[in-house]
Amino acid sequence: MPDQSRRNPQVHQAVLDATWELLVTGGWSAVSVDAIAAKAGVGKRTIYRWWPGKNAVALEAFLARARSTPPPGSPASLAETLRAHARHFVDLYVGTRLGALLCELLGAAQSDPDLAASLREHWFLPRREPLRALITAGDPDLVLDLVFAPLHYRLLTGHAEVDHAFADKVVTAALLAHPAG
Amino acid sequence: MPDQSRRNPQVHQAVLDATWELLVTGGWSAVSVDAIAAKAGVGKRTIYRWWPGKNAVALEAFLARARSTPPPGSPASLAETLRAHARHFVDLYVGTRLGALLCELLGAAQSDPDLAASLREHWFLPRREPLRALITAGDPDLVLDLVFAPLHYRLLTGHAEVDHAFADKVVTAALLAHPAG
Amino acid sequence: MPDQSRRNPQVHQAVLDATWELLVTGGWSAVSVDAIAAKAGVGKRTIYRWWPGKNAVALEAFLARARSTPPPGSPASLAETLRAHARHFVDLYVGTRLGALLCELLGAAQSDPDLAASLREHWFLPRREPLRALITAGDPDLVLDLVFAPLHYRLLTGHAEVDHAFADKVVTAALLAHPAG
Amino acid sequence: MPDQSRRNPQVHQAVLDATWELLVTGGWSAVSVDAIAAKAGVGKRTIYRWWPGKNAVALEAFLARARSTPPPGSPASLAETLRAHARHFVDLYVGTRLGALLCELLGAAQSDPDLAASLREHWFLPRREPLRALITAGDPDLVLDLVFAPLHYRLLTGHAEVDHAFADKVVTAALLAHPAG
DNA sequence: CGTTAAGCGAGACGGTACGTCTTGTCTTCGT
DNA sequence: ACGAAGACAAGACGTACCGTCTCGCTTAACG
Repeated sequence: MPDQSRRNPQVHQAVLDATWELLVTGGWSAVSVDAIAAKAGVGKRTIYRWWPGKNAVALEAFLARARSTPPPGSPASLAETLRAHARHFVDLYVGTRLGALLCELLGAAQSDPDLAASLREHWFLPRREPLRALITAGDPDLVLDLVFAPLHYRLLTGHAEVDHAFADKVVTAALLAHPAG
Repeated sequence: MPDQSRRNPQVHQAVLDATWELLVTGGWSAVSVDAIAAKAGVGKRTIYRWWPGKNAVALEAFLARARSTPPPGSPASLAETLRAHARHFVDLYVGTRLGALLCELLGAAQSDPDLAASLREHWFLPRREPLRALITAGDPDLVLDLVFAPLHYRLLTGHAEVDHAFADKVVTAALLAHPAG
Repeated sequence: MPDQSRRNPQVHQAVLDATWELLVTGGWSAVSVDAIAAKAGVGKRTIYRWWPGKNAVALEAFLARARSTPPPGSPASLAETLRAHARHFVDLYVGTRLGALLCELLGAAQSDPDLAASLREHWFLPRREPLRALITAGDPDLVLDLVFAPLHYRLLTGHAEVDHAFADKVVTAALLAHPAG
Repeated sequence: MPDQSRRNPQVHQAVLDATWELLVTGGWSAVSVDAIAAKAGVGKRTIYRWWPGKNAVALEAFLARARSTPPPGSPASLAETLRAHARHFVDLYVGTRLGALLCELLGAAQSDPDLAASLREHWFLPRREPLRALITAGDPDLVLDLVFAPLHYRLLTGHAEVDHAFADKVVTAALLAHPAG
């Protein structure tokens, strides 16, 4: 494993930018290690030195964009907080490149256990944990899944609309399953 | 577009069987049009004549297995029916080849709109519609998603257990969102 | 082998015409059994019933055109006759579809012994024999090759012009090798 | 167009060797880019990077063998030199793999203008030019064709023997067309 | 201050899969 | 029974991408 301290940050960023650019321009199918290297003006070797493959690069490009917009905290009440998060999810991921990329990553993760683990560790868990801490009664994981599963499910399958109204409904329903709700 | 009536049913079946065999043996990554053709003793041209690509073949192989085991109808009560379907989902798809394949297909569908549409049309909708008809009050789609989204979500992300207990919990929670529940 | 008497002459002709048409339109590379069958409105099976393959069809199409223009006999003198034949060769085969086809057939014959034999039997020998009979002294085959080999050679390799002047020169040179010349 | 200096000479040689091996073992019909790549332990892409197709590879394999045996120079007299070259041609190409390959290449060149040009440039012309320079009177091209056309013609059509006696005869005849002969 | 080890751009390489093409056989119909 | 239509097995074609590798060049750390 190479020495992190000698890493060229410009190269790092150029790779992520090129990946994002390719995603925006041509979708997931336009993303290949060759294409990223060419667009970033970088040797393929350099990419494979720092990432295991294009899935990992794409995940990092996704996280960089997703992380830059943290959900607005609202400690007032659990209901308010969940509703804010659910609506925020809708705004960020429905009908956007970011949402499509999330779906693609989740799709790619089905045949790439490392990507699946990274996705859980760096995306799902960090978003669940703060909310989980707010749910003191009942089954926190159940409540969170009742909120976020329907949003992701519709995003992935496209079988129905995902909008603020739907977000509100799933939050309401989830809270019914919460003893304190 | 070739004439369906001239299709050789043995070839049709051999392709689906070979695809399934490859899936069981080596997982999704072992499935390629070349491999299917070789294992089925079939020309690649024949596969491309009847299917647009390997995704479509795999979908049909999946549907053939999934269709052969219809969920047990239980018209007694909505709660009973939903619980039966949810538990049936767990039995069939959690920790099984069929479940892994469903995830792979959903994953592949993220970059293959045709596959996505076929999946909706031939798998999701046929399973939703009968249940939807039973839900006469409130928002049927919401209730169904509250049941099935968490099951699929956990299957896809693997962030938590999916078992009968969880199935029961999501059914119970979903019914709370149902006026008649 | 099927019964020749039951053969449909219209089909026979349609195949030859379609082959020639393809040759004229798109060159040798446009000729395939599928294309011939489609253009002739004929089943592939029918073609394979009466010919061993596309080379044989093309040979017959070639012979039909080549045969329809027999060289003008000139029994006056050997020199006159050879010159007439050589010039006739130039007129018919240099820079024409017929000449290109002859080259293609000779080319294909290098990997198709049956075609090579047919070409010898139905094209080369019938053209040599009448002339051979006129050469009563010396080595008739040598004289004929001294005339026709340079013409074919230049046609095949394209390394120099083939015109009436060249035809005359090779005839003159060949006759020097003829005792009676 | 790739950088010649970065070419791996071992790969270059392995491809030519594999091609020759296939030719010797199974004839021209056994030569395919797939087969060459497999036998040489080389990716197909590598072959297509350096050659336009299998014809070009086969030509180079042919030239490598043909070049390794230059005709013996004999500056004594034109007659001696031509006779030596003609007999040399017979020895090398009549009844040998090399001769069969030359015929195949000439055949393939009929539908491949690039191959035809390469064949002229790298094989026919280099063999003609030195001899051409020796023929100071008359029409050098005519004399050369009177010698080499009959040899090639019989090799291609197989309608008669090609041996030393025939080689001597065509040389004798050709020199009769030479003013200084 | 020079050496040396690494990062890096570039891209050749072996390999796998893709989707298309052609060949020659076989099957299904219609007539 | 012949013929049209075309499905079929086989396999070659030329391309794309993957992940490894080998070149030189630059650049940072260390002697």
